[in-house]
Amino acid sequence: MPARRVSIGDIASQLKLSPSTVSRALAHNPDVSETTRQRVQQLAQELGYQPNQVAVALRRGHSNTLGVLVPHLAGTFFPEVVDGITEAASQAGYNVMICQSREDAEQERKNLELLMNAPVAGLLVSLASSTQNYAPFEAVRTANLPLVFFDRAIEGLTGEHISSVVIDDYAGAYMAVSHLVEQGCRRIAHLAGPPHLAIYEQRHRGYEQALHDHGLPYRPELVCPIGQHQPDGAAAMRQLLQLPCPPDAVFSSGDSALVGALQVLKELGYRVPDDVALAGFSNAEFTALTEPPLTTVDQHSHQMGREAVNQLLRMLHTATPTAVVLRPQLLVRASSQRVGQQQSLAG
Amino acid sequence: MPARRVSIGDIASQLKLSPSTVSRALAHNPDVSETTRQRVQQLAQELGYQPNQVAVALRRGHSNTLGVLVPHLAGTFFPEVVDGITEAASQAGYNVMICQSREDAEQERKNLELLMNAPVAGLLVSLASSTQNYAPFEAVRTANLPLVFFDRAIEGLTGEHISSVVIDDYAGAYMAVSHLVEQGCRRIAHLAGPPHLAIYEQRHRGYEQALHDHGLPYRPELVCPIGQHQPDGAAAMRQLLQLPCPPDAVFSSGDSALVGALQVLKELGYRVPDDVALAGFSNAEFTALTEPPLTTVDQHSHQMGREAVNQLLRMLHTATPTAVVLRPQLLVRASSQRVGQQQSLAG
DNA sequence: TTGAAAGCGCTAACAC
DNA sequence: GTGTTAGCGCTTTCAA
Repeated sequence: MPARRVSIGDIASQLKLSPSTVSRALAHNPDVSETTRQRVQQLAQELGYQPNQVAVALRRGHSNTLGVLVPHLAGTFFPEVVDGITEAASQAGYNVMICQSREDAEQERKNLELLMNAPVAGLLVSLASSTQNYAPFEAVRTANLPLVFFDRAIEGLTGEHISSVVIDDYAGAYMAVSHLVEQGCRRIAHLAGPPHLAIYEQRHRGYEQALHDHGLPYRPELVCPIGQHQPDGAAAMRQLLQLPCPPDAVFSSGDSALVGALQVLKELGYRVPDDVALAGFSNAEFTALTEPPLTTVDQHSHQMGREAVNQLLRMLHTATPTAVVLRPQLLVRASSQRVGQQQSLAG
Repeated sequence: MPARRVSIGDIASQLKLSPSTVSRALAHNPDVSETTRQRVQQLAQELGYQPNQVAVALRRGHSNTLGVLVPHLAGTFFPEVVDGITEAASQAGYNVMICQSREDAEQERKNLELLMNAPVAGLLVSLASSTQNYAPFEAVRTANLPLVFFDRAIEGLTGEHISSVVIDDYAGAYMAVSHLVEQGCRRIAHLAGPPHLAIYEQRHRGYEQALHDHGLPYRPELVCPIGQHQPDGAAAMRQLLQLPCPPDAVFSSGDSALVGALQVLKELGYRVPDDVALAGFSNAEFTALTEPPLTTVDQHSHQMGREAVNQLLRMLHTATPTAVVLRPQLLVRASSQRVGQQQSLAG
């Protein structure tokens, strides 16, 4: 007994009206008489009528669903962005459909196809780290489906319906490294990320430029291109400490790797920040909870999600695309503060 | 020039076939001749035909989308469950639509309505903490829409199409508290959660029973019903320490609150675990990174998500509903280990 | 083996 | 102010 849903037709026949009139009445169309409108609304209420959104979407040719494609939902960054996205979307009357590419280009392609056929009113995408072929995104572009990249964007790809929201990774890195220099650090190592992702390249550039602007040499042996997980950072730290001239600070392009480095330092009896000062990137939740708490660059992840939705909505209302760059914020905590008193644990 | 999508009708007219034949050919219907099938498939490929899923859903009366409703996506637990859900769902050919209730019953009701009209093939829901009125879920039940509760379920609500996947919160709490007793703790406080959520009530019961089974008295002054955030835990800890007879251990129903407690203890110069031993619940990412690392109960969140999808798929294939209870796992770390050597930082 | 026709539920043009 | 008709894209009888 599968409790059939009540449709416009049901209301129409019960009221001896045509479906169109019922539809109009429910849509508050001024053509319909006040009395009919009331009768319809009343019965609809009683029967618990709910419009079939699939039929509406088919009719209209588009839905009120936004498609979101993220590399993963581990860690804190993407969940926070997604949180911002769903918040802003539902405030604007949209719902959200989420897919994960699992950092896999092929999975990303499939999901893209899936979302385009869902169909969605627009797409919010952050690239998988393995994506090298941008053809699937060309397809989105030629379909004129509004697309907003967030955090990880395709640099070259522009179009009438393509926006992006990123943070200024270069500036974030520059701020962090400059801060380390100001704390008296002179041999600053860098735990870099996969260089084909623009965000990591930018962070590396910011690191390089900050060194240069403060008159410090760029030493290739202090730059470790590694994965972004805790063990990667730990392994890199061990190697760095075996250099003839080990670093007196580490700037990591991610927080997880930095925690790995911190653990190695403590294990081996180094003092943080006095022997080695540390700064990371992302403001992961745990950075405020380590001992010492970690200096890091906050990416305004929640706001990034909200902003991405705003961009999408603007494009849906025919405004031109824009490239939004959010300014990151350096959170100075004890892991990099060599002078003055230690801060409290709270970040 | 909005690059129109190619439809079955387009292929049909180009091939001078009827839409029905094309449809059959694409569906690998054996009735259609091999040659026509090939011609159709070929052209479909060339034109980049993609079925309009909205039309398919309208026709079929259901979609291949699963609706997910979570209280929030902050912290690590729900993102991990959602990760498991999307993984299992996409393996089974389903996509996933996610809504957040923001712990608000009214928002939850709206989202439920939204998802039911999306429409979805089934629902995966974890209750908002403020939900007292279960009427919206009755509606889901009478609509015979398959529903799986995960983590936070409605105890009384059963039906032909309602399953649940929870962990044994009682057992988890029991294990944690028993462990604290074995470490020599005798005055074990409990940071409890909102009691109208079954999970917190169960954890409280496990705490109580473990005390009882080890011959320890239940002292109401040691039980603090609090919010689940860091400051809540900190405030509660301060109060507990002002008791004439302060606790020698704390079992918290959540990890965030426990971190708050830890910070207060360290600030005031108490040694953990020697003065006060600590154990929490959830295995949040940061519990392995605090100093000392926190003993906690792992909830198998990723697996819970996968299992919830399995339950849903089983119900879609007409199997009867089941109530799955996952067994949690106690992760003993330094915050509760009083004898023997300290464990390493890695959790 | 293929085609014609109907209909999923809704809405918009066009009558009356 | 209301009804009739048509069609969004697809699948599935039923008929040929």
